[in-house]
Amino acid sequence: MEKQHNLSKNQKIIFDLIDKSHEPLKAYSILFNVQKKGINAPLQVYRALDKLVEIGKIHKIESRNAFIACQNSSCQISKATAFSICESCEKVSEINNSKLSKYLSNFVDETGMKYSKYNLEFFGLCKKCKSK
Amino acid sequence: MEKQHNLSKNQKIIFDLIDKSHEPLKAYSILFNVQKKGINAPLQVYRALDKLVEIGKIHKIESRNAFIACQNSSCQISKATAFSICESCEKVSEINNSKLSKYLSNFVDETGMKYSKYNLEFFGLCKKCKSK
DNA sequence: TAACACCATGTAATAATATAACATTTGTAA
DNA sequence: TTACAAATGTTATATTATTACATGGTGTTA
Ligand SMILES: [Zn+2]
Ligand SMILES: [Zn+2]
Ligand SMILES: [Zn+2]
Ligand SMILES: [Zn+2]
Repeated sequence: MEKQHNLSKNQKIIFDLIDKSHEPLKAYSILFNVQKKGINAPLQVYRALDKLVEIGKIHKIESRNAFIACQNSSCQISKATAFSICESCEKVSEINNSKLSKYLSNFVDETGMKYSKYNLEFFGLCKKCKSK
Repeated sequence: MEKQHNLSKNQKIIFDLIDKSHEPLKAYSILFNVQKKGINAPLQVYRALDKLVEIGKIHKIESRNAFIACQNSSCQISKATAFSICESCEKVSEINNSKLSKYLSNFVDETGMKYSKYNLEFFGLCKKCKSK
């Protein structure tokens, strides 16, 4: 069973914004959007983002410096993330594929190192963009 | 056969620095280190980095905003990169595992999207750090 | 040669992303 | 209620990256 995290005021404001968005949001775009709600400083945004990432409610798309809500309701895989990124329209989706996550979670490299976490970003053209 | 790229002056200076380094280098640390060689501005560094990434001589470690030289001499996999990152000492190694790269290069997601590129970053503790 | 394309360089300014430091407040549990 | 952890508020600053514009080489070709 997933641990309940009661979000604080700022965390909730920022999570709701990201969750409603259909695209990854950048920190300063979030800041701009929540200023009407009394969040005025970058640090307030980054602190909430850090916490939300930590508890797996959102993920950071590293190659884009942007954040999206986790698409896996149970969020068991917050330390094992995979994304599909369209290089044309910049659409990003979280990949939820159990074979892939098992394969990567069990991966052991040549040195015998076993990993506790991974992040995978795939790039290509989405259906829409490919058919153009 | 791999395409030959004759590096320009700035590209060579910056590649040599990264190649000699035993850890990923950040852009402004590179800048600091090459000022004695007449490279004075961030843009000169970023332009060289962009080109070196493009031709596969170096890779960007996205989660660290840092750059390392490609460890695969032939560099056929510059669009299919995987790294091992120690969260304690920050040691980074490029993973060269043909099974892994085949598995990921052939991965097709639920929507039928086929990818042309990926970047995978594994996190954990390296041998040294684990035995501490 | 001259015109052109192409790539690289040089320089200044600025944009975008992220953190440090410090004071205060709030939630929660002993 | 006391004590502690977590969250907030605020200012300033550090770090990472790009825009804009001018200049300089090198090879191609008209
Ligand atoms: Zn997720
Ligand atoms: Zn697309
Ligand atoms: Zn490589
Ligand atoms: Zn280590």
